[in-house]
Amino acid sequence: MNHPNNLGLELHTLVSRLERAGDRILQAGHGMSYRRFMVLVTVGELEACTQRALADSLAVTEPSISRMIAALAGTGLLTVAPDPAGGNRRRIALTDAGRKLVERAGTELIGRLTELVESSGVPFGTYLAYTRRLNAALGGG
Amino acid sequence: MNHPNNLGLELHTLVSRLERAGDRILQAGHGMSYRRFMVLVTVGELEACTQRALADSLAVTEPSISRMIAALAGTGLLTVAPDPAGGNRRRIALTDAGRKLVERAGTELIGRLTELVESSGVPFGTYLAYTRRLNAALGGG
DNA sequence: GTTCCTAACTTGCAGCTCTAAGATATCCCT
DNA sequence: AGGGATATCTTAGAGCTGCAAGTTAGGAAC
Repeated sequence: MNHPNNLGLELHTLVSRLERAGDRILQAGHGMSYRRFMVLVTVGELEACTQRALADSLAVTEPSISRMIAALAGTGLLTVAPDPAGGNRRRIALTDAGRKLVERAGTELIGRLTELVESSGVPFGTYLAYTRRLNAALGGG
Repeated sequence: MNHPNNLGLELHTLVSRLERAGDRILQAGHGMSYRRFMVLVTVGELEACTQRALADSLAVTEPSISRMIAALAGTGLLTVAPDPAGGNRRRIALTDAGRKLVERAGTELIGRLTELVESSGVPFGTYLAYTRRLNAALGGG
């Protein structure tokens, strides 16, 4: 379970554990996968956005977002419409139900994670800042 | 691209970027995916192990390892044999070719990652230690 | 107004993951 | 021996991802 000096492996392991834990909470409480919920959260942060903007913000590809939006479109949590600004774009936005879900489940998830981190003795703010800086260094401004 | 307070999302983004970068390096240089290479690395760390031990060490499930081993079995990089200790087990070990690959590509990958981290101003040792501690807190001793 | 270009979106294919359920091999107990 | 219990490995089905290639809508150049 110990991977000497292998930060990449340590990080991957950590993230898959976090996502599995998040998945269990969301599936049990709201019948939704962690990844789909993250899409909702990001739509909420960006207010009204295109799929392209979503893909950039989540650091996934356009095809991936395209499929996620297709899967989420029928749930009543977000709306998809041609962008009034023109072009071959969809305008994605949360419905009221979506906003409520994001707020409720989002604060719960973040709360639990923050708690876990603090209880492990790792300073949350520092770790978050480091992670952000690494992300930026990897081309993700 | 900024997810306020959402450490989970930042971490996922960071990891997927790291793995995509690693994938490109390994695909170009050795025709191998990042995930498969991580299996090889872990087999190397564990010396001679069962699939179960591999799954634990990589924090993935048995079926996942089962398929990876099946895919890697024909490459000549590792050997699969019934465990002499008995039981329904396979004994997995690196071949000489596998050991060489792990050593060459492994040091290259770790070197590049370390460089990237240091150049971003994040202290490698501290970040690795924090990540390990979080991993342990999530049940992964 | 036709042609080309660009940006966003979609489809096809393959890799890796999970959960759930089935198969296999050994040990223990009677 | 014969009959569980237990641990490991495998198979089946579905979700998310990426890359490559195809489609669609608008703008620019001539």
